[in-house]
Amino acid sequence: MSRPSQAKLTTADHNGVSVIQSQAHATSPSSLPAGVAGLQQVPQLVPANPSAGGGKALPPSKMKKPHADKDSEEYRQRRERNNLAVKKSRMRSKQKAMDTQQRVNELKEENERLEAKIKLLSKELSVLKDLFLEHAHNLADNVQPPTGTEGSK
Amino acid sequence: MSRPSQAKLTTADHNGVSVIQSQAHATSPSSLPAGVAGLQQVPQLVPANPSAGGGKALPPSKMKKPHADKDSEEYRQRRERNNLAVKKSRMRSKQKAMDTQQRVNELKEENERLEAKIKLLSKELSVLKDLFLEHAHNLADNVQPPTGTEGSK
DNA sequence: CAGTATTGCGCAATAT
DNA sequence: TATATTGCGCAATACT
Repeated sequence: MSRPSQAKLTTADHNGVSVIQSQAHATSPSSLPAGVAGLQQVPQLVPANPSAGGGKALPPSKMKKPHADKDSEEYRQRRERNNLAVKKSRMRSKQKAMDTQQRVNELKEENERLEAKIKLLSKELSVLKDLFLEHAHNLADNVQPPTGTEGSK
Repeated sequence: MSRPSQAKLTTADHNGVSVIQSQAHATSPSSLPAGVAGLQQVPQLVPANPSAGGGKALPPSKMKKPHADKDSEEYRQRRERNNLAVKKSRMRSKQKAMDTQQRVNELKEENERLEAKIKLLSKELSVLKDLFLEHAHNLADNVQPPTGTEGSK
């Protein structure tokens, strides 16, 4: 008794089938492939939060304009638009995520490239420095170069 | 037939919802802003894809076992669990996205660091090479040093 | 067959 | 007012 009984709706006409995976419509304006099984979520009442407020008791008058006339054509239209917007937004979100991931990969590669370069440069530098030191020694050590390339070290 | 306007379902008794799913609180659902409105989506018919098996035509008999007894306690329980799983999954997803983004930032920094280092090393190398060349020139220019002891080589 | 994880989807509140 | 985002629940399905 606590749980709202449900409408059974005999869904006899399912037509069948269809597509199961509806994705990639992207640009289809209005018109969901009727196939996808008419998923429909219905009730959703707004919470109306009665008590509270400064104590304003609002009688059942139609003061507000909670556009929620389930049956309204207007409503249905807004819903549809929002649904499209939602899809779009989510698609973007996912795309962005993928792009970011890709960026990570690219940056990683770039990094490796740079590290390799650093390694190379370091090596070159090292060699050059050694050569330089050797020369310096030669110059300082011997004003008279002996017979070898080696001084006395 | 443009749209599945068949969604008539007479939203017959929407009952007042009131407590809405009370038992729901499993782990920590309390974060819902009290006002968030008890959202409830209901109907959702299953597409039921008859064709199957070896092409058997199954009459509308109750052969299936689509565990979907809205009123069932079992059902409610499964739903609740799935909802938790969904939340968890989505949380992870978001976290992952953020981590990836962060990684991009870190890699970018690292990149700059490496590039700077490369620049530095290049500079050093350049200087050293110049010095080297200078020396080479000196040596080449005066093949005859002061004492001229340099004979051959 | 059962349980969790993912994913697409629609609703509604809210942000822009 | 319209679109964009976001949290949420449902159900189908992938995965264990």
